[in-house]
Amino acid sequence: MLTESEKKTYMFISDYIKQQGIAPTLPEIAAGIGISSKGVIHRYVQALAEKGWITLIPKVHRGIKLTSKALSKAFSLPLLGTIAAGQPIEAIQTHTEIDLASIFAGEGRYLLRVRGDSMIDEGIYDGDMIICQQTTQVHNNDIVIALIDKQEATLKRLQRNIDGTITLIPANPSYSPMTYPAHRVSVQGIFIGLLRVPR
Amino acid sequence: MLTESEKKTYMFISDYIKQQGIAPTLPEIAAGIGISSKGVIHRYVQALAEKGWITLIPKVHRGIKLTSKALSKAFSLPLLGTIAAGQPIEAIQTHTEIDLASIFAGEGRYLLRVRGDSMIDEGIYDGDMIICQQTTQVHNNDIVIALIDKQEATLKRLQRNIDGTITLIPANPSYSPMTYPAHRVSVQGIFIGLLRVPR
DNA sequence: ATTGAAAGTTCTCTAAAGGTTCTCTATGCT
DNA sequence: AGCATAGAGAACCTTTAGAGAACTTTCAAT
Repeated sequence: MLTESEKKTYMFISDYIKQQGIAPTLPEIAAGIGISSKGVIHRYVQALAEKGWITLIPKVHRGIKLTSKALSKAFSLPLLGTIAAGQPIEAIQTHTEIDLASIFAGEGRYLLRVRGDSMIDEGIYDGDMIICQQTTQVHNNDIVIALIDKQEATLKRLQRNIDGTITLIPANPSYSPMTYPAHRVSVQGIFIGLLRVPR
Repeated sequence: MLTESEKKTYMFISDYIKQQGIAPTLPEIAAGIGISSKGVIHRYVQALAEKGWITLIPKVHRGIKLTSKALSKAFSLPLLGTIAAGQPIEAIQTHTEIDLASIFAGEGRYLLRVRGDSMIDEGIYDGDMIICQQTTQVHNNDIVIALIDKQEATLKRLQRNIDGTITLIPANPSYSPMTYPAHRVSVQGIFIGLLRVPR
């Protein structure tokens, strides 16, 4: 756990290295975060090293290296790279964190478990959970949770037609698109993402 | 059980951490729940720690951490029901909370972006992110991230054969299973789940 | 190879802010 | 009355933040 100043110090060092390709000196860090004493910076840098965020090469000017540990928010996971069959894992050059809070947190987010296979061509399988956002603002071609006649709920791609009707399009050739007058269809939410955790 | 004020305190702390990624100070909590005395907050925070909702690092500023039990409460989404994507059926009202922390949190969890379509019959599509667990303990028939000859990484279902060899089975009829001697295959991690967030 | 400016290291000091420990008061409940 | 819950606030200790002096070391220009 970093203090406010330690975090500022770390972020400055990290940015500096990213831009310049070389670590900053203590006075540079000091100037960068608005401090006049390099002694103070030395203390912060030592603390960062002790906490494992950077490694120091003692006595060497600009002897700061970043460790793999990245600044992560409370709920995030590292995206380490891309895997493609038959190729080495292609490490992502800039270490990326996926902020899970931005995907899952928020008013009106909820999950639904999917039954059936009508969206199978979108890769939405029986048993999957879909992340939904409660909203009335729907764009054409969004995947929506639609309530038909305030009775039947269904997951389909929504298409507004010129004549005011709405067509719900499944992603499975075995099923046919269905067209309804707008007043019979009410959108409960839109599809944000998919979460599948087998077992 | 928590008293009214303890509950308010806890909820403020939990929200604060979720948003800021760092714990609040006692005066901040006090202001947040409309109290002027930090001494009072200290009492509540101690109580929460004793009851196991948070852990405290003594004397450290902002030294409050949510316990894993609390974390899973804070980081969960309601599973509102089941939506049938085939024949339109009504959405169910079984109210369950899905604990996202148990899916995503933990040592050695990371994400990989998938390229290619070799697992398409498992519903793992190009561009999806897979949640992985770094481990060496692999069960037969797990989906694994395997490294072949310490070079090629690939996502396949793993099958141990009686003769000691290992077969990696794709989920796409266009690709064939491949059998290797065990020493050529090293497992980098196992497939925990799938996360897809379009756009 | 020398050398001096810049960088790193080690201190001591100060102040502000956060955490800790009290005591005191009030209110509602049994 | 006795107890649990709530709150105010004073007093005190510790951490965090910062300044800056004094010293040693590195490194690059001469």
